[in-house]
Amino acid sequence: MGLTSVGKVILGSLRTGPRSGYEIKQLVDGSTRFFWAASYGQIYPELRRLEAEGLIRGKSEPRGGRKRRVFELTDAGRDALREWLLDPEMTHEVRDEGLLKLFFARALEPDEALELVRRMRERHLESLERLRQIEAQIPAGTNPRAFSLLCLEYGIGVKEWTVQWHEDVERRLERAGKKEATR
Amino acid sequence: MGLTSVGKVILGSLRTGPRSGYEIKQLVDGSTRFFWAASYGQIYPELRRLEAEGLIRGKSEPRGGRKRRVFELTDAGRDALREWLLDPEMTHEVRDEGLLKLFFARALEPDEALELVRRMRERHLESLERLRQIEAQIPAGTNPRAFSLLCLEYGIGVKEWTVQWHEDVERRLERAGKKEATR
DNA sequence: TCACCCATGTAAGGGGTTACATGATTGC
DNA sequence: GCAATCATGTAACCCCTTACATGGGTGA
Repeated sequence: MGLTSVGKVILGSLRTGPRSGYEIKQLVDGSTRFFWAASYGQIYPELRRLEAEGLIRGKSEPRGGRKRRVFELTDAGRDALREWLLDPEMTHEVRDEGLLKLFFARALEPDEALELVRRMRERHLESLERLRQIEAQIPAGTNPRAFSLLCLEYGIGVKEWTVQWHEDVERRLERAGKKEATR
Repeated sequence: MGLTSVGKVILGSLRTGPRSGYEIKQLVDGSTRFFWAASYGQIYPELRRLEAEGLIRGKSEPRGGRKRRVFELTDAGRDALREWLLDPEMTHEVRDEGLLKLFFARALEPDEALELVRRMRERHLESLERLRQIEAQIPAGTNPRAFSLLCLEYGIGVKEWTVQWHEDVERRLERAGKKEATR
């Protein structure tokens, strides 16, 4: 009875209280999205499956006249969440098109390759800034040792390292290009 | 006429000369796999599609009595490769189950969370070691400024940073655990 | 009144892995 | 003779995004 990819983030999101599919989506978009995304097309069908399996329980809870269905963990759901968290298996997949382009960059002119690295750095910088924005919006009084903050700290750290690496590569490529030009 | 995900790595792999599907798979597994994987189930059908589109050309080239079909870039294929490389668009997706578990680690006991971080560090260390092995097997005389080496250097650098970060978190969690115990 | 947000869903289609199937060759 | 490697492919199945569809509520 292994959890699906979305199942994991749904059970985790419900750990701290009942939520609607819409709220789960928002929560994910504001936090785990950088390393674990989820779309409505996954969330709503999965909520039904999880309810059918008895891991969550849904109830109608309209908000201001608006229809709304929230879900909460059952005991079985809490067990399944724990079981997953304790399972030593963990996938780690990356799809980085910038790096793939860099890998084949010999097919480019030196200045085009440099431009590619600049664009890569820009993208990383943008996502670093998004992370810093999230960091800036942490409400005062949040436990500074919270694991969610740890994940954010990690994301910011890797991105900072990455941006610096790209700056370094840019400088190297610029130097190499100048040497070429004055030869 | 956008390239598919596998199409990109196939065209890139054929840039330096004709190769069979089998060889492309091996090449990918020994290099871009860490940020851009490809399976036989993608490669062989895509080779046919790319040939039908006129981007590559296949010819029979048996090796030692063994049937074998190699493919090479056509002029159109070379153009398509360049066009893709110059296109500023680049996807970047990550799926990191370790981080997701860490995000929800409040559902664990402190020692269980620490154990999780240790396992995460181990996984990163393993992949760092695979990268270093690849680095050690670079034939002498390889251009030290090759872009493929740059990608490898990047991978090693990020992984080193990541392993250190995990060690740091382990120390912090250990200290927090001891404080708890002596209270 | 109009735009925006809350809220829930489905369908189509592409992306990707895994397992299976087949068979020849090479080296021990 | 046997295992490993070379070599090519298909089918089933899951994963995931995107676009579409629907409708009510809220605030300017």
